[in-house]
Parts: sequence; structure tokens; C-alpha cells
Amino acid sequence: MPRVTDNYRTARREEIIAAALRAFHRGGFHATSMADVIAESGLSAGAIYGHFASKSDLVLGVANKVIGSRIHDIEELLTRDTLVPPAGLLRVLMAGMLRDLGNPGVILQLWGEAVTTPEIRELTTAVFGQLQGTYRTYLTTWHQQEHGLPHAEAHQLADEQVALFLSAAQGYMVQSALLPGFDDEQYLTTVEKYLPR
Amino acid sequence: MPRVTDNYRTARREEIIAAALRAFHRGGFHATSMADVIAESGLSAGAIYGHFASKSDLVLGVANKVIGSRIHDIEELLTRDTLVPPAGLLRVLMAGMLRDLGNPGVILQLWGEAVTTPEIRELTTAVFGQLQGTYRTYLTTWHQQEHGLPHAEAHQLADEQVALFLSAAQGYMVQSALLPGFDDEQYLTTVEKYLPR
DNA sequence: GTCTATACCAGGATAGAC
DNA sequence: GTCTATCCTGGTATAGAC
Repeated sequence: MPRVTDNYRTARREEIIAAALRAFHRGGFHATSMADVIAESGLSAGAIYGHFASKSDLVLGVANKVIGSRIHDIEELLTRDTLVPPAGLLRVLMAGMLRDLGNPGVILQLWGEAVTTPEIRELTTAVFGQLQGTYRTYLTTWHQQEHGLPHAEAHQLADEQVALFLSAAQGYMVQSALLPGFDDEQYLTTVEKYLPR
Repeated sequence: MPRVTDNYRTARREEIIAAALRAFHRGGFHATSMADVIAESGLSAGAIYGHFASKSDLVLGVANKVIGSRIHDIEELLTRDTLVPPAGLLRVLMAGMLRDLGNPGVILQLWGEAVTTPEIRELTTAVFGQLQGTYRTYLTTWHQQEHGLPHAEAHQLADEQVALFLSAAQGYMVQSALLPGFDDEQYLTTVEKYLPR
């Protein structure tokens, strides 16, 4: 089992995915043809179909990439031991998203796609689950440490507050993608001010 | 200028739009073919192309319908003189949306589409603008009446809080469409509890 | 593994009769 | 205004050489 070849394969896949992401970023999933992706990648049809069985397979690959980065961010956050306020999580997540996506539009497209495409839906469900879980854990710890609540109480509080933070994240994405004069700094400040601390 | 004919025309258009909405609701904008819409409407290709120039024209018609209902809801709310708490607005808006959409998925698809299609984007921008404006007005009045704040102060407060309510609405849609165990009543209760009153 | 060239088809749109 | 039948393009995917 040739080790070098494996590395090569995955590298090529990444390369293609990156190109596809750029292309989709411009035109969305459906308006973008394989020819566009091919042009963007600088490769050929044959090369791409050697790595991805179909266009939807490629879309799935891109979705995994986009969403995998989020999961990575979350896990990275969990390894830290300094406890920033819950709203701070939001800052980190949104910054991470902008960093490696450039623009939150692709996320909205993914959500739209998730409504009707089972595979994509599974992905988004998984991420929301992760996000939920992370925030729940975070908030529970937070309420214990910061307000000295017993675990059970902290947990219950966390449980009911999770949805708000989820909304704050989702609202950020929608508004930054579609609201002309969106001011992200202003938004995050407001969230910090009003969401539970 | 035949008056009856005009009524007839718009009625047909509505009929077609309703059928298209049902079809899109099942399969999304892109996976749904004109053949699907035609079957769903019980009409023929010729009939539909007599009323809509193209598929994207039809999508635009559907978008206008979906989004027009929201604007109508908002205006309806503004005519009332009893002032419900700001979070109550949310209740009414979400209920209205579910009433005549059945399911918020189409909204997510619309957002995804808005990212790359200028005409759809204009529509969503318009609605967000309306929503923003409505909430701003509402919150301003609310803070004056409920907390006796002077207008300027109330206005400023309203200004910074708007984004939160927008997020609450957007989060509701995303979560109810894509989060398996979403409990809408629970969500609204939480929003009422934590968002500014 | 990658290239070029091409087969093949889904589906949007139209022509022409009624 | 609406119908049926059909055209035709854009775009996915493959065949076969290198």
C-alpha cells in the first residue's frame, strides 16, 4: 500500500476542493458548472472525475471541508483552560469562519441545500449538534464558576440559554451575508452586552 | 382595457405561484423542474409560459409572494394600538410564516439563493430593512411608554437592540428548519425571558 | 493519473393548432 | 389563453490515448 500515493491523492483532493470552493463562492452551487470548477482548478475533467464520482460528491466534499473547519474551531476552543465569557465563543467562531471562508454566503447556501439534500442535512445537523453541545458545556461550567451555582442548576440554565447563542451565531451569518450595512463589531458588542453572562 | 380579464390573469398567476410553492417546498428551487411545477399545477407548459417568462421569473414570483406575506404581517402589526412586548412581535411573525408557508425551509433556500441572485437579494434586503425599521419603531415606542425614557434615549437603545431581535427571528427559522428536536414554544419562551423588555 | 474529445440527456423554452 | 409536441442547448459524465 503505497504511502506516498495516498498523500498525493488527498493533497489533490484538497486542491480540487479549494478550487471548487472558490468557484461556488462566486456563483453558488447550482449556477456553477463543472467546467467552471475545472477552469478554476487548472486541471481537466478527467482529473477531477478521478477524485470525485459526481458533482454532488464534490459539493459534499466542499461542505465537509467548510463544516469540518467549524468543528475544528470548536474543539480547539475546548482545549483552552482560560474561560472567556460565552459571547466570546461567538467572536472566535465567527472570526474563524471569516478567516477560512472569506464570506459567510456559502454557509447560507449550505443551509438552503440542507433543506432538501439528505447528505448535506446530516452535515449541518452534526455541526449544530456540536455547537449546541459545546455551548451547553461551556455555559454550565461558566455558571458554576462565575456565579457559584450547583451543577444541576447551572446545567438547567445552560440548557435553556443555548438556543439564544445559536441564534446569535446564525443571525450573525445571515446579517453579515445579506444586510448591506452590517457592522460586525457593533453586533458582537451588543451580543456581549445583552446575552446572559 | 378589459377588467375581468385582468382579474382572471392575476388569479391564474396566484394559482401557478401556489402550485410552484408546493413543488419547491418539496424539492427546492433547482431540483424542481418545470415539468414538476406543470404537473403540480395541473396546467400545461404553454399555460405557464403565458404567465411567466422563465423559470427564474417564476421563482421570483414565488419569492415575492413568500416575502410579501411577511411585509403584510408587519404592516398589520403596526396598525394595532395595544403594545405587546417586543418579543411578542416575534411570535406573531413566526406564526404567520408557518401559517402560510407550512415550513420555514423555503426561507432558507431563499437566503441561499439571495447570495448569488441579485433580484432575490434585493427582495431579502427589502424585507430585512422593513423588519429592522419595524422593530426600531416598536422598541422606541416601547421604551418610552414602558420605562418612561425620553425619545432620543429610547431611540438609541432601540437602535442597538434591533440586531438581537433580527437574530432571534433568523435563529428561529434556521433552527426550526434544520434542528431535529426543535421546540418552538420553548424557544419563544426563552426569547421572551432573555431579550430586552 | 491526467488529458482531449465526445456521447448523451435532462429539462427549459417555443411553435403552431385549437 | 391553453394545449401538445418538439426542438435545442448547456452541462454531466465517460472513452480511450498518453
